[in-house]
Amino acid sequence: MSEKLVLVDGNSILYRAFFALPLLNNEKGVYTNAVYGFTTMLLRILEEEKPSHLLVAFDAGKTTFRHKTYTEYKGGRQKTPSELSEQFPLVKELLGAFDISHYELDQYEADDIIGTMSNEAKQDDMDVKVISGDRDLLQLVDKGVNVSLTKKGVTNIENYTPEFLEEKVGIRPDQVVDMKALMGDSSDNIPGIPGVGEKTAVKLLKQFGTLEAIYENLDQINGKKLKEKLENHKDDAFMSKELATINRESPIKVKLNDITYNGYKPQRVLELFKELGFHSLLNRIEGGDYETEQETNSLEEIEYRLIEDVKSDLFSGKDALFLEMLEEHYYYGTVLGFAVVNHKGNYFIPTEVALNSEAFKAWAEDEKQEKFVFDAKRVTVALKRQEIDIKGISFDMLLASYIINPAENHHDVPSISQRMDFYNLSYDEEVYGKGAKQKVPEEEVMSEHVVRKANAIFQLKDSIVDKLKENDQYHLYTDLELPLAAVLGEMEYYGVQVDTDRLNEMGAELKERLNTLEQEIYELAGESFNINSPKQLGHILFEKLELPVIKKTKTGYSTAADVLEQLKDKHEIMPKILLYRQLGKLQSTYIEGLLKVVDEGEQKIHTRFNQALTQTGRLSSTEPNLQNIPIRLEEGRKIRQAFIPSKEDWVIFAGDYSQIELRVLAHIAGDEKLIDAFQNNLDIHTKTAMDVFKVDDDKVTSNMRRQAKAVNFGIVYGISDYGLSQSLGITRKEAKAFIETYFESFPGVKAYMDQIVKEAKQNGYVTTIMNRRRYLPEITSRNFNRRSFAERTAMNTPIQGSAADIIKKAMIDLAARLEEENFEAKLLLQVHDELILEAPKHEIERLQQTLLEVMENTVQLDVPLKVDFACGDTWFDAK
DNA sequence: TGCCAAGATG
DNA sequence: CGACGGATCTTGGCAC
Repeated sequence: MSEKLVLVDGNSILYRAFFALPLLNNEKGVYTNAVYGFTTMLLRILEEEKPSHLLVAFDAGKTTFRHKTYTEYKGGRQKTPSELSEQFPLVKELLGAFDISHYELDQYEADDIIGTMSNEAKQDDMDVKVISGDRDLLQLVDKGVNVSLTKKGVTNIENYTPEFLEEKVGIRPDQVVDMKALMGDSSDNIPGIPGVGEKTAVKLLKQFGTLEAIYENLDQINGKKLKEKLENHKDDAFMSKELATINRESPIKVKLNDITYNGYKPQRVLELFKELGFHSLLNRIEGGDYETEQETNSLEEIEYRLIEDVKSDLFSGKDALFLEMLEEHYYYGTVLGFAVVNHKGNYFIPTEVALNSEAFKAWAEDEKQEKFVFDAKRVTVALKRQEIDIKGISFDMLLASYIINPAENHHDVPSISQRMDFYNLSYDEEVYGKGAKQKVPEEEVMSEHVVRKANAIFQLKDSIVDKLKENDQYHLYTDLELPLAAVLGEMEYYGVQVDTDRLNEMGAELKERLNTLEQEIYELAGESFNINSPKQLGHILFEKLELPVIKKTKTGYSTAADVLEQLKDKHEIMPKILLYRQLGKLQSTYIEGLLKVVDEGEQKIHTRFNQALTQTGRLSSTEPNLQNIPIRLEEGRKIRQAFIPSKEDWVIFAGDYSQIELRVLAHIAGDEKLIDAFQNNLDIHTKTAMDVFKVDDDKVTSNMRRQAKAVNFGIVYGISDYGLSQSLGITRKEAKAFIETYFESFPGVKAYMDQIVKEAKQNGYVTTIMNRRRYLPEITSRNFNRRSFAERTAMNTPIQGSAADIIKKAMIDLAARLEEENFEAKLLLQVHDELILEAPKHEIERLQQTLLEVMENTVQLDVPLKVDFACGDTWFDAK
């Protein structure tokens, strides 16, 4: 069996990983993104290469023998960021756990160690593979020596053999150093010949072979300038060559025998992974699953009583309650049981016991008895289904966790607990399995797990509340999100009536039109194919019909609507495809999709609002998403005809905030012109156009208004100049100029944008008017993309988030008013800036008044809030 | 099962 | 120098 040596350029891979991955940190706040990237790369090598010998080489210290040649070597390089340098010890720890050797040598770089080892191995006829992100290493490529360079990220690599190098770059491995001598390398501060880039270098080397040969034949060079430059920088070129050449005879002390690789002990690796928080990598380690089960069994014991008959003295007035249900959809799911934990003890109450108990119901409905739960809305809706109207929920671990940091991806009891340094429980996945394998284990295992979750809530409640208070977010939590959960729960439980006949009717009509279109498209294409497959469609359009390729995706031709739109006049088939797409979307997502989730009995849809997901504080809606029902195109808008009142002589009611985000912007930026515009109730897009184009209002063309609208849209949604250029079909430069003119016109907005970015850099987060927070660790990133994104987020989140705060408060206020004033009207949906209700006709006038009053006055800003209102027989008609 | 491209909304 | 694409949800296709 042939032996294989893998040599890893440790520094290079770590740098790559650090800049490729977002700044992750584990629960102790230690940055781990580079180590994480390094680990995924390492696992991949072990799996794919199965090396018999393995060494990771690192650079040593600041100076190398190259500095004697050139003191400026690697000069001007930015200092390694501390977020990265603190990860080096972790990597060495990681290598220790994997039993992998690493090596560094004073005065030498990782390259030299790798070059030397690779030479030795070559003499022993071993296969060698070098892993790095540094193109210099390509000089080592040879028969039996492959060099893999990271392309994008860390695990995406490109493998160079001598043939591939020739094909890709056009040079032999031994010419790599000559090339660098000519081109130089700004990152290593190697001068090279100014003005010579890759193309010229390759051309020269193809012609002459080596740097030396080039200088021997200078007279043959065509191009006076080039020749001059070569002559003037001869010394630089030769010095550069020397610097770029890897030393293949470094005085290293390791021998091949020292770096044989015999695998690792899973136990050690698993332990370290857990410590680092690499949970997603656990299952890639042999025995990873087994180990996690082990952990389940090794939890500290917990005692609890199985309740067979609920007595009211079980409760204490301050009880943690956990309702267990595996299904995501709590409106339809099965309740597996309840756990109650209080200062008296821990209890598990089986579903039937609880639901058949008067004492349980009485306790649940008693507002004075405080309950600490996880996901108040889930509990509320699931119990409503059982005719229990739970009251007195004073703590919701889910909402609290979301408020503390919406960026956390895992807001479940075990994850939250872990972040609070509380470990005495397992993950749901460990107890129930996941995916198709998910199942309910034996009763005792399940009940103990549920008790542990209630216990975690009970134990952690106080410190979580402290944390909220510390961040001045207790009001947001207790006066906004918690009461909102009850309002949303009521809305979800109540549901929206759907006219399924209407949907079926539309579906039948669509089906026919789609069939006809399909046939026509096949006819024009000359063959039948799957129009829904971008791959097949791309083949037909761009290969068979030879239409011009406008945009590509990673996997092939782009067939997105904006691309097809540009080809509309190029071929008869295009309008048909566009229409097919449009109607197909309506059919699959809105007709079929909605019909699938209509409750058979009552013909209602019960969407679920996710209250703890978005980074800005907005809600989202699932199964189905009722926040993206079509409206822009007439054809799609008709879907709304299927949303109807649930009772006769009732109507659908809609109230929407007009320009709430821009009003919020005017308020928080304190921009006088913007405030003035809203106080005078001007058309804001026209007003923007007037200011940006410097014309009177009667001179604003519809095109100017359209462009101004796009700029306003951009401000609200935080898009970049690139984004604006895309939406307006102009160049990035023009878009940038646009934005600048906008800022000149609204200096208050400009000042706010500058100030909020500064604030974000200082604090590490931004806040909304109700003190919702969003952390922006990447605001100090050295990566342009990351930093820019964070900056736009800093500007945008207070705007969008404050608007979200406002409508949430309006919902709570409105629900209270409806109840106090004995309205029959019911809230149905929230779509970011509008509220949808249903109401009996006789309430219309009174409701209109109340709705406007509540929505417009729920907060007082420096500009008025304006609400538009409409009602009709269906959602479609409420326009 | 999981990812991608596409398209719907504010 | 230029880099750079708002969020969330659902669908169908397709590779694994």
